[in-house]
Amino acid sequence: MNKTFKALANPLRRQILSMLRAGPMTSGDIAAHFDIKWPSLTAHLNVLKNAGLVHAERFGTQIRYRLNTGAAEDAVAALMALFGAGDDTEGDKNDP
Amino acid sequence: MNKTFKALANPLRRQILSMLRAGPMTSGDIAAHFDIKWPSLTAHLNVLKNAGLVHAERFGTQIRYRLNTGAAEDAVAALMALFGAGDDTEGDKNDP
DNA sequence: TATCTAATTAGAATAAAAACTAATTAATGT
DNA sequence: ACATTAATTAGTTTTTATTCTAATTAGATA
Repeated sequence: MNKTFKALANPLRRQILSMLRAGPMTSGDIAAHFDIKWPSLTAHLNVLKNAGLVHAERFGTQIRYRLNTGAAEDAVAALMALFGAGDDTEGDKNDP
Repeated sequence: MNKTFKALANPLRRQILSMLRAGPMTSGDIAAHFDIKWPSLTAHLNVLKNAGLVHAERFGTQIRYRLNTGAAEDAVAALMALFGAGDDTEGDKNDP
C-alpha cells in the first residue's frame, strides 16, 4: 500500500486518476492535458501502474490507460483503516 | 489537500497517525517507537501538523500530539471524491 | 522496405524529501 | 541563577522524485 500512497502524493497523478474516471484514455490524450513533455507523463503513468491504480492495454498503435477501480477502493479502505474505520464502527457494506 | 496527500505518502508518518488513534502522545513517546533521531521525528510531526492532520499542545515541559479526526475524515472524503464516490453512486450516509 | 505516428526507455540535470549532528529554546526544579 | 529534561530549530548531507533531451521500440500504412 506504500506505493499507492506515494502515487497519490503527486497532484498531476491525482488529476490523471480523476480524468480516467470518465473512461479509458490514451497516453496521448492524457499528455495533451498537461504542460509537461511526454516522457515525464510516461513516468507518472508508470508510477500509477506500478501501484496498481491503472491498467495499460495496447490498442493498435496506441496504449489505453484505464482506472483500476478495485485498487482505488482498496486505497480508500486503507485510508479509513488508518484513521479508524471512518464513520462506521466496523463492517463492510458489500458483505452484510 | 495536496499537503495532506504528501503527508500520507510516508510510511513512518502513517504509522504515527495510526498510533495516535489510541489517544494523544508526547513527542518523546512517539520517538521511542522509531529508530530515527529526534529532529527527524520533529520534521515528520511538522509535516503532519502543517497538513492539519495532527494538533500540538504544550503540557508543561512536554508537547502532546493528537490526531485531528476532522482532517482525517476530510482526507478520506477527498480520496473517495477522486475515485468517484466509492461504491455508492451518490449520497452521504450521514445526511440521509 | 521505408516511413509515419504513438509511445517508451536511457541517461543526465534539477528539485524536493528525509536523515543526521550541533546548537538553541522552553518549562521545571534545585 | 543554574542545571535538567523535553523538544525544536539551523545547517548540512544523502536519498528519492521529477523533469528534460535524445534515442529507441511498436504497430500501421504507402
